[in-house]
Amino acid sequence: MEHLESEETEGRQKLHDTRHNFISSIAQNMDLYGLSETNGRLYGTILFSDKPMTLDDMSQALEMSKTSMSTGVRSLTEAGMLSRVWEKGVRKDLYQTDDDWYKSFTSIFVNRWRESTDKNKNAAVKAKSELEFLFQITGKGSLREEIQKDLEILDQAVRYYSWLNEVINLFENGGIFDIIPKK
Amino acid sequence: MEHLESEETEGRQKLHDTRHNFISSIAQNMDLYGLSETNGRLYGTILFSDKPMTLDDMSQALEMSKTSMSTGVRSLTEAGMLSRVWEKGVRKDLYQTDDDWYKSFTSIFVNRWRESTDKNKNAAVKAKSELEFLFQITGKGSLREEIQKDLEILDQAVRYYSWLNEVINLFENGGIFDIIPKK
DNA sequence: TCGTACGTACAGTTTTTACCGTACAAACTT
DNA sequence: AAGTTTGTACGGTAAAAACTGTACGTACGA
Repeated sequence: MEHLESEETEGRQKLHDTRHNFISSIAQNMDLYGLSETNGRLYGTILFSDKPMTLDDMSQALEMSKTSMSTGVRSLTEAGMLSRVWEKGVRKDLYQTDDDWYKSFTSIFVNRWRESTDKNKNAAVKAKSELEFLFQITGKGSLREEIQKDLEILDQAVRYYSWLNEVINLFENGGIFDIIPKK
Repeated sequence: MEHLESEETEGRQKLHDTRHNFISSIAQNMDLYGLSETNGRLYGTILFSDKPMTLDDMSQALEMSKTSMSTGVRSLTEAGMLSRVWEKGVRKDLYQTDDDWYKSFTSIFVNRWRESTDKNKNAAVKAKSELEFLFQITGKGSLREEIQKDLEILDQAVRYYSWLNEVINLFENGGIFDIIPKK
């Protein structure tokens, strides 16, 4: 019996270690999604939790302050990686991960890229129109040529961002799954 | 004549400002590609330069130390955003941007995502095999159930990363352009 | 071969970010 | 309504990153 118990705790330790290693891996690569490694570890911890977690649970699990958990949870929630869940009789806020990775990771990807692409495209369009005006009122000369050259670059930029925008749409509306089906 | 000269410098100033604004925009969003804002500004500056730039040129343009330019240029070069170019009679190293944005940005995207996806997938596969072994030698009980549950999560992870891997391939081999043509 | 110019390694400094503890506001319990 | 409990804003601190100047190795030109 004694022996079995030790096997049990040993196995539990192994399970914990394995989890920990995997969580470390995804946490280290979470910067691709705009999340810090710590928040990645937080996400991983909640992902493997068998039940929704409170801030105190997280604080204990990661041995970090509750304040940090609070801000981390906010980031993850805003990114759409986490959602708050209700349980009657429980006063504390409970959080859990969405178990559809396609949805979670696609949405965070789309949000980030959409925002930056829009900004850049707008900046390019604005710059272009400014230079087009400047081009009009500039007499022949080296300046005029420089403007011309900048306009070509900006034109390319706008086209690139338009393309990128469509790529993002493909992910947002799920069209990507027609091309590369979920596994 | 005096008047025309002032118009010329005024126009040049306007051109400079417009450039600067656009460069700021793309620099601020360069973190999506794993580059710092400063390096983004560096990229933008070289992009709009009419000729290849030396480290001293960059240092002067950004009012930053040559050392920083050196490290920045290295990052950008490694990322495939910049290439060194030769010019006879010029001792200094010359750098210029590749003018194909599709190529530049796709390659940097692919490299980053490929690396992290591989790592995560390997970590998931490793964890899975460890837990499968653990599952074998574990008698019925709560631990066994937990392992089971983790295995399901890992299974989903592996499938997700496989899918993501194919998505990355789509960008790497240019298949994406069949679906969403360049503009 | 010597001298000069270029790029970068390295160490020190500044700036930014991450994290924590305290304190307080909101919400729940009794 | 008073007393708890919970989450977060805020200010301070520790850790990390960005940036700089110096100093040195390397390569080119005389």
